[in-house]
Amino acid sequence: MTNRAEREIAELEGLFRGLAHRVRRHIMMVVEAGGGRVSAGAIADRFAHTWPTTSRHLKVLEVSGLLQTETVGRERFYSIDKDLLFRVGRGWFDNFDEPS
Amino acid sequence: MTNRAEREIAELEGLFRGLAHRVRRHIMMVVEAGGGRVSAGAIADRFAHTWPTTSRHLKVLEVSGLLQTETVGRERFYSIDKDLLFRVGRGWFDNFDEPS
DNA sequence: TGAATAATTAGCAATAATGCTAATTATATT
DNA sequence: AATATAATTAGCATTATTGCTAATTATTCA
Repeated sequence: MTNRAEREIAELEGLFRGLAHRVRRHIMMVVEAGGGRVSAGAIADRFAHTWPTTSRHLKVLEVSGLLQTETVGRERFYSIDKDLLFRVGRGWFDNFDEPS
Repeated sequence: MTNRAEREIAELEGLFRGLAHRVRRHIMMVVEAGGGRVSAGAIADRFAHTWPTTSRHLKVLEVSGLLQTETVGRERFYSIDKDLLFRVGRGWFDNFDEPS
């Protein structure tokens, strides 16, 4: 198998794992609604979970590639990798014929 | 919350749970490639897993709504619910702004 | 420097998911 | 009726995921 195909499979794997959990889908939307770049604390504030729990969900999304991070001082900002989201995530559905 | 919103959340939940596993995404593509209507046995043949394992994955996809079933004699045919797949699955990505 | 703030990491218990073998159900064939 | 075929269900062990509290790291502020 080509490296390219392997990478695509790994991307798919991470992406769908990331989106598999309700809270993580919600996090994605919180980041989107927050202007595309939101700190960990601002995200954690939106959830009833403890901060460490949200932090781990953020880590899953980061490892999956869906979120990118930038550290500024003691804050960490998360933003969405739109290329991955659309190309790999939404793109997966192109494997299926859409009835007209 | 409206019934409609609740149903949509439940649909999303099932759909992303269904697609979360590599084997189940593969099953979806086997059904698509098989002309849209494939028997449990023909699906199970494509996997190294035992038949009961594939059978359970099929059940998850059926419960999620992604696959519909029709029993004919002692065979069970699975087909894709394209409306759910595209409207709910691909449609979820519409929550995000796509950079141009 | 010392205290406060932002966030992650470590470690644990509870739950969910996966895959197997054995048993079962239901239908078809001889 | 007896056997074969198609498929699911039951039950179990293993692994993965989730959420918590406590501890830790790193940075800023007084």
